[in-house]
Amino acid sequence: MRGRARGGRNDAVKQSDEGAGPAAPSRRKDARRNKETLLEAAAAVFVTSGVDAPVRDVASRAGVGLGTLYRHFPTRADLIIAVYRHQVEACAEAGPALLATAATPHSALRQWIDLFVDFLVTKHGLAAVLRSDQAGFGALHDYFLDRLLPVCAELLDSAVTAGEIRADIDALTLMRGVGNLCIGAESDPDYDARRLAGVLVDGLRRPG
Amino acid sequence: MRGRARGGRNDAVKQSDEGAGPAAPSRRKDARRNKETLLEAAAAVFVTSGVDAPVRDVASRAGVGLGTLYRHFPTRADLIIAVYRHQVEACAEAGPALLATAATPHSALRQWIDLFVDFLVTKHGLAAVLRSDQAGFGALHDYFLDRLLPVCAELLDSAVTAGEIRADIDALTLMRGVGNLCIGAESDPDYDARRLAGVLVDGLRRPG
Amino acid sequence: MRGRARGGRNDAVKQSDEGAGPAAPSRRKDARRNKETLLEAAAAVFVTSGVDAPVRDVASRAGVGLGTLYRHFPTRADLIIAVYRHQVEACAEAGPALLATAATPHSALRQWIDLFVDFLVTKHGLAAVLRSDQAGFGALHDYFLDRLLPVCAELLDSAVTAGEIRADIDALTLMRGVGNLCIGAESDPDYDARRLAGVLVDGLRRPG
Amino acid sequence: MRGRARGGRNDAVKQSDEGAGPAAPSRRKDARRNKETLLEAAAAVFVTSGVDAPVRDVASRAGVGLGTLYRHFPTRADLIIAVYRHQVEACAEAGPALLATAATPHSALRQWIDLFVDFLVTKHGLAAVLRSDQAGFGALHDYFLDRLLPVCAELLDSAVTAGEIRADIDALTLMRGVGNLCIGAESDPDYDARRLAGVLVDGLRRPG
DNA sequence: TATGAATGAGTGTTCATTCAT
DNA sequence: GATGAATGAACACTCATTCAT
Repeated sequence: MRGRARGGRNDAVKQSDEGAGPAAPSRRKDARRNKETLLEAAAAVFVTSGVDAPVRDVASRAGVGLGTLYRHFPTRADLIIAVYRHQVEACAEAGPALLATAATPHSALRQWIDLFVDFLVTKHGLAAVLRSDQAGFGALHDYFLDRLLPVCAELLDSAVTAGEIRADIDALTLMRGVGNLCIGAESDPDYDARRLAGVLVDGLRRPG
Repeated sequence: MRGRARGGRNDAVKQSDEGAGPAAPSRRKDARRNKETLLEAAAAVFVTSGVDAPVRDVASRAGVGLGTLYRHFPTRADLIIAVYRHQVEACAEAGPALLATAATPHSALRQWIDLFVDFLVTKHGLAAVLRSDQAGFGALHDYFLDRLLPVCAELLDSAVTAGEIRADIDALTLMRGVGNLCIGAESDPDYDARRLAGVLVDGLRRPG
Repeated sequence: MRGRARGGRNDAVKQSDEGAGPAAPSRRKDARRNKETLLEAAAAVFVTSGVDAPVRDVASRAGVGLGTLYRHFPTRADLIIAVYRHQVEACAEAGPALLATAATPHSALRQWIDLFVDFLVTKHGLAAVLRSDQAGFGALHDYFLDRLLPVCAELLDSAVTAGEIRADIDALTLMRGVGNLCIGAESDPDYDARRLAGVLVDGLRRPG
Repeated sequence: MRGRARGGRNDAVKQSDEGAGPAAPSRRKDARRNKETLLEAAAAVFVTSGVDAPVRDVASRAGVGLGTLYRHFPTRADLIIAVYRHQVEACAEAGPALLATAATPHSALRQWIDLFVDFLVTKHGLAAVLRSDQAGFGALHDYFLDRLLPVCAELLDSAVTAGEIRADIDALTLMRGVGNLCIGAESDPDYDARRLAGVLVDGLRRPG
């Protein structure tokens, strides 16, 4: 982590113009254009250098000024959120769907965790960001939790209710655990985060 | 500012000799004293700021010059190793002991992992250092692996041989997984790394 | 400490554009201003402490931040080049001119070497930088050679062709020799680098 | 150059126990032994890393403490002097001999300069040390001058008296010029310091 | 007398963030 | 609104020199 954050500002992040509601997209065409360019650039840079890449690299790749980047994304977390919003959204939506189609709630949970792992692992360094002590990433942390925690909780609850798994692991702990398991996975082919996550979910099963 | 650090909770770091054999402890009393002071200071700083704390902080807290620190511990990894050597050693030695006393190999593994988790969780930021891509921590990484990997492997093998657990998770993957699970645990009381590690080990059990 | 350096004797460094063509001078007035200030400060510091002076001194004297200096001149060599570009340029252009006006090629060479010596001697420590084994000065070394070597070579060739001088000294050797002769000349009034260089060029004459 | 010298102390260096007179060799056998060991170590280190090598390297190679080195050679210059005293001596003695045997004084001078160049070039970095502005090398500078300058002056004078060469270059200037010509020669096979020095001496010849 | 531990100023370099233009 | 120049704290690391042991 670079973590020289000298003043986090973890605003709410619900009001973006991208997600569900069309919450006031910028009136200026060029501004909207810039935002998209930035998102593409950030995505590219994140692939190459991870989500900890210097912000300047992103601005530079997008061909816009640093100030512009900061205007659109006051925080690195805001940028990461925006870049991965769609995929997070898809992951969130997959929860209920899996619950409806899978053989059992535990199976649904397992498949959903796979999705989650895939998402994290393919995003260089993103997993590390679920760590709570990370300064300046509050917004990102909140966003992840707000969106995915309920989904995970529902899957978990269903499995508990079905008597498939133990009840003493809450969704937050599970998600953070899986998140942690994914750290460093992208850079080491010998480390199989997905399998480990599977083992972890297996471990939730009732002993009996 | 120059006062000798009285060290908040630095137990068990008094003797600085190598693991086996009294490999040439410094002949000079003051040097030995300084090394101890540094170890205490480092332990204290690590508790406060994690193992990534600036080396200067450690030197400063120990009341010695930067050069002195570098003399005794050319690398940050060397410092960390020295600080935690005893505990790592204890953890390593506990492996065979548990194997001998526990009801089953899997039980031994479970208890050993608990030990390992406790060690990592109480050391602010140390867990993160098991990540392989961390530059400049080669010595530390190697030390951990050299010392603990065989222990873990033995426990794992025993459990596999006993038919208790699946065979497709190797010791390195397991250790890295557990290590990852511990990241950030010390700063968040709601995140129960120990329990998660337990779940993970449970997940190793044969499905049947 | 923060006051704008008023620059003791820094003439002729006002325009910072590339050699040929007005290669994109910064659009921002303050940036341009800063670059000039840095050039003046660097020139002043070079006079005082030589071209090996800490970069921090230059930034400090210019009253700008370290980052600003690094932005404009990523390498110390870049800074030196910028400071002396004009004079190097003048020296380079003088070669053909002298060849056209001097009585003989050897005379032209001699006068050109005088120019070269004057340039080096007035720049504290610059001569030492022609040494090839100097790490990190590649850019500077290349610049000098790219610009002045062909000029020297032409003068040399002309004199050889005219039968005035021996042919076994190549331009690079001569330039490095003269460069070396100039080392330390600025700080010792009793050491006459110019005269020595003259003797050297005299020594090139055909024995006959 | 390293040049962090924070307190030069250019004492006289005549009184060493090595040179001509047996000026009070140390009474203690082990001390004498240490001095020799240090000389050998220094010679070896100088070949490898040049005369600017960290003093600690020399002490370490000699297997003695730093303090011992400092006791015997309070200054780096003292060490260099001691290491090369014999060869300097030989060079000094060669002057009159050459004058007696060579065809002409100029020829003697030329041969002597060859000797001098050979000495400097084979000593990694030693040539650079003749520069006058080098802090902390006063003793070395003085020694060289005291011993070799008269020799060079005599050769020069003889040639002047014989009408062979111009009279406006004094011995000091010539020696420093040759010394400078040798800088960097050992590390670049393409740079022929010896030939250049020959050209320089040739250039001293009377124009007529 | 020998040792080598300790000192700490000095240097290059990076980057998040602000704000004048 | 957009730009990107400027800031400067932060950090690791080196080594000449001193002096307690």
